[in-house]
Amino acid sequence: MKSMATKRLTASQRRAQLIEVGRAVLAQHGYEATSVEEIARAAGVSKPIIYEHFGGKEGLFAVIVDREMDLLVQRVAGSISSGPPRARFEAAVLAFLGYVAERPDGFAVLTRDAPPSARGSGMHSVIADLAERIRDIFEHEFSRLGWDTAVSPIYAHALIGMVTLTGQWWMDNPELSINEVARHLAALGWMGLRHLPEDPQPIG
Amino acid sequence: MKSMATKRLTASQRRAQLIEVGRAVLAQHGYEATSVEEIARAAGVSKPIIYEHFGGKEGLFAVIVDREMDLLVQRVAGSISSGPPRARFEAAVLAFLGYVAERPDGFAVLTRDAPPSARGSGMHSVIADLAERIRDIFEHEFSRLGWDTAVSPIYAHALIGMVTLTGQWWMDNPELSINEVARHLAALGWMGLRHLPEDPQPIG
DNA sequence: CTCTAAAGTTACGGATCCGTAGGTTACTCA
DNA sequence: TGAGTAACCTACGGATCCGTAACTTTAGAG
Repeated sequence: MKSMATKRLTASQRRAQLIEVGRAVLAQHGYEATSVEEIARAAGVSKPIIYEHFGGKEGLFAVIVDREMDLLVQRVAGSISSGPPRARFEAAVLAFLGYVAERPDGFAVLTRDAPPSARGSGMHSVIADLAERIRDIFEHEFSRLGWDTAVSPIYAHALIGMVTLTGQWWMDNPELSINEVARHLAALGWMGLRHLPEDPQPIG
Repeated sequence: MKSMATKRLTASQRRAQLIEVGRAVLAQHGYEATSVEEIARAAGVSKPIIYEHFGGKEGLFAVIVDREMDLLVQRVAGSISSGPPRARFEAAVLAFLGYVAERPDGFAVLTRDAPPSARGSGMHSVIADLAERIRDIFEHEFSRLGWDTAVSPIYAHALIGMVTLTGQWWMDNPELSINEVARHLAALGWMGLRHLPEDPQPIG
């Protein structure tokens, strides 16, 4: 497994390969527990190459996270853009889970811990991004209904957490199809929202 | 802030203090990014003391995680134990968020990454534990209704993810009271479950 | 006051890791 | 074929961290 005499690659080819390999390694061990040399070894290359292309560990990580964030956000944003409300909702859930299914390593990287410096990186930023979009939708809808808009972030985060954790679970238990899981999640979320009382009663 | 000539403590007192201090430090920096010396310094003590009491970094971490897991599980399990279904559901949500509010450091430690060795530690294990209990409830209920029980883990994880991520968000945005957040989450989850169709339709 | 056991400290070995300096190999084009 | 450039490697400095060995200080019992 020592990487048998790999051919010499173009700068951009090597760069692309390092992103692929880096994503896989980082998905498995996380940022802190992954050494630059480990990624280099997995790519059949020596350490300084990574410094040449990305400036260091954080640089490579940043590029990987950025690409995955874009993929996920684009996907969800695209699917949520048109149609009647319920269809948009269901499409968004399916888009999110589709990303999880097709890019498990990317999802794992986004989910795991980010480097200490970049507190804005990693999943936190994706969540913040998605949460903001979804909160906007809720705010609009809530104000249309004359409800309190201060609680809209609750629902935004609740729905994202729902899909995210179920996605993580599905990665370890992929017995059911993504479509089926999405149907159930969409039904749960949609019905919950649809029958929401204007002002939930205190517990007692 | 160099720890002014702290008095000498009893073994058990020191042990208890190290657990407290360790939890705070680990909550802030995470397992990998925290050094034993950092915890020792924060406790006004030298490094070998930690090795004497816990055998090392993993030992201390294990004790902290174990205690927090117990606290959270006990709390949720206790609140879910009796009453009519909806009250049990709401009580469980409130119990979870109550833990988050009262033990933010503990929640942060459970949420963050675990040491590479102990894959069964950290939040994963808490989630697995809670998910199993909740899945059992759903399985029972679904089979009573004659529904497919294979999908019950979806709902278990969806609800846990909902509460967990909203809890994380609330820690950074505690403008609303825990009770209010719990009311909304409980309403969303309950209404979603209550009006769930037997077999969610395909998206289209 | 003294003696002892518990509590705590300094100092270090061994390992790992990041990042870089400086040299080497292999393509390419004239 | 030969030179120049782009790709790549070996080797190392500096820093950090884990865990331990050997030593020192404090508190309390007799």
